[in-house]
Amino acid sequence: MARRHDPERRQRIIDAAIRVVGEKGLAGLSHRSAAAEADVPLGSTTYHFKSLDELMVAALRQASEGFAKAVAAHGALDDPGGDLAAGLARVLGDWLGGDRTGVELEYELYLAALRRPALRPVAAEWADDLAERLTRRTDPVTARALVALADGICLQVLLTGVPYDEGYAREVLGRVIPAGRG
Amino acid sequence: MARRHDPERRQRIIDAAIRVVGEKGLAGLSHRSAAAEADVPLGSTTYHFKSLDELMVAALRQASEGFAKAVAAHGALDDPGGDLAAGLARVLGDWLGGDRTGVELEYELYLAALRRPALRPVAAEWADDLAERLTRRTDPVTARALVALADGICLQVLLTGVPYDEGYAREVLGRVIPAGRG
DNA sequence: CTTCGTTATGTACGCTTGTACACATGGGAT
DNA sequence: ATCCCATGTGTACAAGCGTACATAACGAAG
Repeated sequence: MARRHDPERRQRIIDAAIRVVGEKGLAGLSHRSAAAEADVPLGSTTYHFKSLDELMVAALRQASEGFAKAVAAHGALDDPGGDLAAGLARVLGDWLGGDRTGVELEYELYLAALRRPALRPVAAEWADDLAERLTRRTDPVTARALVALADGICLQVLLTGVPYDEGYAREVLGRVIPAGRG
Repeated sequence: MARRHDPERRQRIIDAAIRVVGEKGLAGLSHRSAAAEADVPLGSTTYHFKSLDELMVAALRQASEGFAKAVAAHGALDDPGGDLAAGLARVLGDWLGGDRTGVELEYELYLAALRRPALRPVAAEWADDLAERLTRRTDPVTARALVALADGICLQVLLTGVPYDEGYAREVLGRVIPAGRG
């Protein structure tokens, strides 16, 4: 069952696809562009991913896991005694403050689920993961609202170009959390 | 300066473009598809809109104005004595409860601004219009937060397929509004 | 009536795309 | 050693794309 020639071929194609989306946008992703970026022949991408949707699902899943790991590694949400709103605002700040192409990439894949049902379960997973993580610190309804508000804040920053304001985020996120539950 | 033959040609192309996006998604919009839908020759769309971005801007602006008018006509946000959170939750419910393709269309155009700078001012206008309308009933910070949260809630509904819960929306929207300001 | 510029139209070019398919290759099973 | 099949490769095709451009129609201005 061992792979013959290039055991990491599939993974390299996914990595290349993510780079392509980051550089040229989702519209720039094709079997050919991914193949070129991964330095493999066209037939290789069509063999491993029969449709573009398949490739997008793999890319979104990987990006999603990357974000989840980043959140987990951050630790700002783990301190049971800390300010939950402040922690979440900090996480968003670090995420939005870093390399913007990464954020755009992940949001673009995330939002692509609007029109591509195949991506929807992965997008839902992403939101659920964050909500579940927040549920350790507050109730499920509040957790879901925090995810929604965080999504909306990120969207405003990305769509309007207004710089991220961590103080504002902390303030309004805090309002969503019932007294004594954050 | 009067138009010669078909004075509403340009407008018909915009309407057709909106229908195309509604049916086939933004990726399905092209000079040709819009021309076919509007029943005009290809050259006509390229004449009135030199680039696809121009056509998208016109379509997004029109969709945005349509939404703004719907909100204005709804009236649930106008009653100075009413519950602001409940009114906003009701508006979202009516919007999401109606023809889903219209909602998807407007969100798709809205989110396309993520990668198309040309659309960004229009997207920002849209959000600002709603925020301004809310500012008549509360302070600007709260208004912006309400828009963000509403965006996030709509996103969750559209991306995960979870049905819209007006009671939940009203509850969490209410939390964002400081006591005595809604 | 003639002239002129805007509007409208049809066609053609070069490019990219998804897809299909025939062929090579090489390791694991027999 | 031989066969088999998952894996890898190259090429070709039809369709759709943006764009350019030559030409036609037509109202207004002179």
